[in-house]
Amino acid sequence: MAVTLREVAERAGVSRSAVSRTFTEGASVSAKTRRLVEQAAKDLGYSPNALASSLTTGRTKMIGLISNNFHNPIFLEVFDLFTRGLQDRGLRPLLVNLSDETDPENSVRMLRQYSVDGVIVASSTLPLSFARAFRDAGMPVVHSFGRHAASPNVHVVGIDNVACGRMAVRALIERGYRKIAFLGGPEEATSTQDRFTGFLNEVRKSQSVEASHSFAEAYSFEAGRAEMTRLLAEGPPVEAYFCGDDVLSIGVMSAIESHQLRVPDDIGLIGLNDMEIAGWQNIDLTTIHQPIGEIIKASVELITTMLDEPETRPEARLFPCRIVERGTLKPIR
Amino acid sequence: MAVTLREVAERAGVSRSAVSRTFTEGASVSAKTRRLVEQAAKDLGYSPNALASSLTTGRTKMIGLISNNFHNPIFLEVFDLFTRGLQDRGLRPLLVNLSDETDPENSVRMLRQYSVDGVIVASSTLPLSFARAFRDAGMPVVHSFGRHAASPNVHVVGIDNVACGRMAVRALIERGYRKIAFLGGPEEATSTQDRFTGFLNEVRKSQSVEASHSFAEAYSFEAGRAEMTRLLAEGPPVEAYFCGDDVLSIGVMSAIESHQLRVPDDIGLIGLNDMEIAGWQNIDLTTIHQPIGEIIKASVELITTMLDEPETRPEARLFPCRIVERGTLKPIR
DNA sequence: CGCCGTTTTGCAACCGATTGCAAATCAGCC
DNA sequence: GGCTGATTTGCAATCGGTTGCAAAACGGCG
Repeated sequence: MAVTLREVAERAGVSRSAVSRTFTEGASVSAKTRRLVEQAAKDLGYSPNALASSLTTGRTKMIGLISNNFHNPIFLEVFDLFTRGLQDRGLRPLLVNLSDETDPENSVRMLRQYSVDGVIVASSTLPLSFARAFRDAGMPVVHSFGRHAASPNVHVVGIDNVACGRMAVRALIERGYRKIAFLGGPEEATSTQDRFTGFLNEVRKSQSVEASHSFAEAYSFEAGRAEMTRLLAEGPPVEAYFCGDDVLSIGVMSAIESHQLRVPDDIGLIGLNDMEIAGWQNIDLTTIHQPIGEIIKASVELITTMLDEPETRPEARLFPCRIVERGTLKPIR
Repeated sequence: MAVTLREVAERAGVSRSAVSRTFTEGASVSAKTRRLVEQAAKDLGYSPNALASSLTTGRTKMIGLISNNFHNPIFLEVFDLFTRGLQDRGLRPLLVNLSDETDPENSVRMLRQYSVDGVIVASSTLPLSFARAFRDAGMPVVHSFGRHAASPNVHVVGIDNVACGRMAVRALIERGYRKIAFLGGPEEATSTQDRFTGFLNEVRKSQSVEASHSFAEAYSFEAGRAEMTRLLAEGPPVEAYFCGDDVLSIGVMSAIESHQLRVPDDIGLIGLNDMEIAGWQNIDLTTIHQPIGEIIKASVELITTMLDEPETRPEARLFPCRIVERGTLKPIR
């Protein structure tokens, strides 16, 4: 079915090496043979088999794109940007869905079998053991949306979740809220833990603030709604909630409204992510913007440099977040 | 870095063929050598290189997963289900983002280079020329969410959009609406065209109904909001709108609310897809449910059977849709 | 024209596997 | 133990490319 190197060589009347060389950057071919080969290749509709060449070159130009996050709408944008970013550099994403995988070894084996050149782990909820396992298997790894660490063992790109936690508290205080709460995502997610840490740090700085906290079971609408419903049943709500994520916030918002209370008049709400939906006029969620475009740009950049220099020492690139003022908090006094 | 067949063979004290055979289903190996090989493989942490073997077997077990739809939240679920479905059958999705690609030839070349075993085109807006180009290049193709045709030239899995158009009109009539409109997605999308066809068919059946139509520029919130804003500026709205898609509907809904009108009291709204967000209590969109789980299951099934019998004749599998009653239409009288 | 230094070329080995074929081994039976 | 037929094994070719190396061709110069 497919046209091979050999056929092109025969038609062009040159050796197979000559053909191979015309298709490899910077190889030594005369203008004449190049012309000959290109003509023959065009006639036959030839394009080199990337996998066959990977055998000798050791590069497949495939990158494992790994995630377990197929429910948060923001990840659609993440996949969009990643696939484009990789494609623009001639790389191909091999998508791996780790939603119900618990053993890193399985994934390692699979990625080995397909000899990907590198791995991007795009998740804030996947255990660190995955990224580490890939690195230990000798693959270049970038963990996007991962946890910041003083001396990370793989490249990490993301935001400073602790700083975000602090930022949220300051935003609430500035707007006059004094009884506030952290309503986080799953307690075992590092992003939740870090945001909570920042939240607590900042709360402790001011005596006048009264803080409480709880956790939803997932970063999802239903989990947010369920948790807020539970809180409302338990007793009177606080003045404002910092939610672990936008989609969680919207679930919380819906629980509040179902309870005949109003946002922001009765309860203030601030989310995190600034996903597209947060800006929809009928949602209009005040939130902390996470610069996913930059995060992904940096991730792709890091993975490509690692392809050339696999031994670069792991670094953490964190991008600043900012508050996006919308309609779920009262204005600054 | 990676362990190869040869090393395992040496350690086990057998030939390379023996090793290869222990890892291929149904090959002839004695229990003794199998034990030997398996032990050696385990010691060395060997797993066969899928790409190398693809050279001789002609199968990579990679499937091109192709889409240009990275903005509609429903596609996150689509990717989730596809990746799982493929993984469960030992296939690997190579994700291709065609968002700003217009020439099928580029994609064909790329998929050829990576010798994917088959291609799933997951899009309702991609021109038919893409699926056809892949087929002409000799790859098994399934077009999911594609257009129904009497004699399709590739497998098509999806819904009957014409029937959906009719269903929407009947739903509106049943609920007492008489002045209705179709507010479609991009006019060049086959899904839009078919839904509109169905809409018109059904409208023509009853004299008492007065219908109009217009098209948004994309299946997106902003496009829906913009189009509805334009309509409201132009003159009085009709009683109810059938929107081409849920996210479009939500944009429309927000425009209506921004105009101090209420849904469903002033204007009725019915969408299509039944994406998760449509069920959120603060959206609560009445819509036509598209069974994407079944569509994807059938798509994966079709592509796997095509791997064994590439010559099966193209068929169209269409799944029935149903109306999901929520809060944006008045109840049946 | 002959010499010398560069470029270009083809040969052949190799990347990591699979597989047809013939030789070797095994099991069963007399 | 020797014969026969069935299993198992290894050899070697192959899949579609790349690449080091030596030979061939080229270009410039005296």
